[in-house]
Amino acid sequence: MSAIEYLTQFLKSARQEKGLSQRALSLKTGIQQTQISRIESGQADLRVSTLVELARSLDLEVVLIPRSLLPAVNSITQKKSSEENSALVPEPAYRLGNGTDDE
Amino acid sequence: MSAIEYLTQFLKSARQEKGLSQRALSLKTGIQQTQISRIESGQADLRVSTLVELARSLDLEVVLIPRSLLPAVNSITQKKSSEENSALVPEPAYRLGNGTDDE
DNA sequence: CTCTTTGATATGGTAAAATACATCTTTATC
DNA sequence: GATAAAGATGTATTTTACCATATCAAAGAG
Repeated sequence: MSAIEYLTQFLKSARQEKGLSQRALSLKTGIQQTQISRIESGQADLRVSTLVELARSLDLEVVLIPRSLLPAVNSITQKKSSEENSALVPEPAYRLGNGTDDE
Repeated sequence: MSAIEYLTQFLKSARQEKGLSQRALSLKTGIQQTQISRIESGQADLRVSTLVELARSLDLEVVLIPRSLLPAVNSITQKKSSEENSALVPEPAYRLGNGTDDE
């Protein structure tokens, strides 16, 4: 799974967990539904401005993290402490590969 | 400061702190130096694949973080005790030269 | 069962922008 | 002044993103 796929699938999951259709997200962001379709299906290498716009409409933020700090960050983001979030996560047993190699 | 500016300035700082020129980073990534120039100067809305490629060559990773967890993540990434983490710090105590600047 | 409607996602064509390639300007050092 | 390194600019190609439309699925009416 490439890094772009990871990001776009993350966005897709976040959208679905919020119960939004592509069209609904399109209305929130101003980004065409057709573009969201292509992005989620891996047919588009979206611009960073598009990534940021989609992320923010889904209450997410794009950040750069030093690789050495990834485990610490993951330990935070994969916690299911928050009620508002855990209620929307259907499969909490997920675990992304933590290897330092790219795939 | 826009989100894209934040990301590109973060990349620029990381590159400079590693002592890499735009050309050197270009060789590592395969991305043209001209493109790196435009990206760092805010003249380009880069693609996500480009962002990921540049980030990885600088030992960084692009991640999506829930907004509610941003403070916790920042408290990790902005620690000063880390050895290799000092991107975007205004004036690091590093000096690549010999330290004598009376010229 | 068939037709229609409605909602969600995918596809084709075009304009705008990122990227690649070549070149230029600037700065420093000799 | 020459040379080299770092960053910026001009043009052609590639690709995103927009717009209109098509496909697909589910549900209801006739």
